[in-house]
Amino acid sequence: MENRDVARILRETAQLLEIDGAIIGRYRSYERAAELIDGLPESVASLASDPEKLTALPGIGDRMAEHIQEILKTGDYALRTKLLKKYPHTILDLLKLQSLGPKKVAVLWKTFKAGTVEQVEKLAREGKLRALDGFGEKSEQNILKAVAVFQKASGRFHLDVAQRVADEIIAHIRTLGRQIEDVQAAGSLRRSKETVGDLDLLVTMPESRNKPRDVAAVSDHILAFPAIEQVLARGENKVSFILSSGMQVDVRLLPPSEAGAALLYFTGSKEHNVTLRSRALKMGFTLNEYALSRLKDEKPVASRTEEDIYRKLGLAWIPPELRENTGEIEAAETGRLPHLITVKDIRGDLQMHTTASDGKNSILEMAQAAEALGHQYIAFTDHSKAVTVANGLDEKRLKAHIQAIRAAQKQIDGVRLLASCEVDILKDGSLDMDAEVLAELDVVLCSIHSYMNLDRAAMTDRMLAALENPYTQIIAHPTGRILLRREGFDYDMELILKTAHEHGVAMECNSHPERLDLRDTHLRMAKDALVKIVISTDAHSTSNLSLIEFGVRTARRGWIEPKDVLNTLRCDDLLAALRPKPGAAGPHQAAPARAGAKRPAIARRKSRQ
DNA sequence: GCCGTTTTCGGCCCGACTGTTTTCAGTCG
Repeated sequence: MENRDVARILRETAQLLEIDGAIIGRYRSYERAAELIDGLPESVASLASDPEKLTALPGIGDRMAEHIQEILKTGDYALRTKLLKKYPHTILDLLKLQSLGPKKVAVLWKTFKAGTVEQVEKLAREGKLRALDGFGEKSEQNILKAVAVFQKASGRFHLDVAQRVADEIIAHIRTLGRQIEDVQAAGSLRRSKETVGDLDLLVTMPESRNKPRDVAAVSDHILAFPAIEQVLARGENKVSFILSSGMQVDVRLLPPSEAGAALLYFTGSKEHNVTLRSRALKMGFTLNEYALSRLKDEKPVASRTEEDIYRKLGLAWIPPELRENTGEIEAAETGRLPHLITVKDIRGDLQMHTTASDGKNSILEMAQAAEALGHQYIAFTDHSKAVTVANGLDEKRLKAHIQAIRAAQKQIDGVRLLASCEVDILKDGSLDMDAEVLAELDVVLCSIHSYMNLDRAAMTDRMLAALENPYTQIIAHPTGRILLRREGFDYDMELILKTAHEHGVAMECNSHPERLDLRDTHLRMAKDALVKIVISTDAHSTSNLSLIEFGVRTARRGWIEPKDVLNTLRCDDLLAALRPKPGAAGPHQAAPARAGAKRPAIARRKSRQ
């Protein structure tokens, strides 16, 4: 059972408890446990083998540890099952509707036995809600609008989409010129989460202009942004609206003296903030979105910059990508924060496609575009024959493609062109290319594009077989997930990473915003397992080459440093650092073997959990 | 249900905004 499944069961229990009227602390502890497990770099199942490891986690006591054990053992949790006899599972959807929370949902259930979005929509349409305590005509309208949003959007957006929309709104706000001092994105976008639910933008207004009429003028201008479909709120400090895409945007207006406290607060994560605030309390301070202040006389001690506030709390400034309350505060306290990788550290791109398979541009066009981006080397990784829909290359066509790459090199100086192939990992774990051709390649990249629903044991064995093949150097998009559409493969990640390290195989962090694979938590596991990372774009056109930004941002969330990443090296150093080919001397030298050969049946025990 | 430089009981981050109210509860982030 994956961490996210355990977290989901705990979170649903928390929501049901809240609807059921449990006291605040009880459901909070379930919520906190769920958040903690969601962000855990290692698998909760492996931790649970030792009960003391579970209770050592902050917020997990003896009782919660027992509940977690129960969930891992039975796949469910008795309290949740009991509550679901009382309330339908669909009642949890109601909590997703804007303006409805647990209290009102409980009233709807008590009064009308309404437990689905459709039932509540009908009641609102018939005007039956306005008679209830705490509801009115406006509530009915808001609920109907929220239902429309619910039906339209899944509620989350890819990172690149969110970034593009944020850039457009920021550019719109900047046309105010000197009426504003600064505008920037906070929230999960600033933390570079893989998907973004809504946008948080902070507008700093010059101190002298921070008057009611100026606020009104700035708000008017912001609300004139063309794609706005509905205004949700308009107050002195913020405006909120929904775009026609369904994306919600919150814009805060604030003076420069509060900019740091606001940025810290609205960047989150919530868990990071809560931990900072309790730290502040222990140190005799209180922290809110305006300032860090002394408890005894409420005198502000820091508010203008994030650095000031972290410093007063005895901490180094923490990069937004790390702010998930997964050890970053302890690291900031003891000077052990990682020196995170940046786009500038990347010297080459090791996955892209050309017109030879399913890419849009030629070898030369891709090379010129990569050179313009400042890359020192790139690898061409067109598909192999198993991926027929992508016009994958067979042995003969790949040989010709290698020759074409060598020929193109003669026409371009600034970037080194590496011959590679995205070799398919077949159902049994063997590679979709003859060893003779694999031996000719500069780099061998392997990935899965078929039979994605094998069970955990079969998928683990398949990936282990691919790792044990002596030609495999890099595993591309290792979990195969497609964000907002398809879950990743089910396999034993810990065993895979351990085996990858043993064989000197690197794992890709695929930069495509629909993949971001490996994901943040897996990258951190890989780093801990001493597995090297490659950050590539999987570009299918010249314009895709700039997507590297999103891979780097994801790697930063995984605590990845330049030294962890192979394509921060110069080309010759990179080639030397890859797993040595069969026959070559090196630390990971493997016995010559046929590429398609089945690996000996060893070391696969833990895969069947 | 968790946890302790304020505590083994009694709190649980904290403030803005909205809507339905005449002073506040619920929602949201």
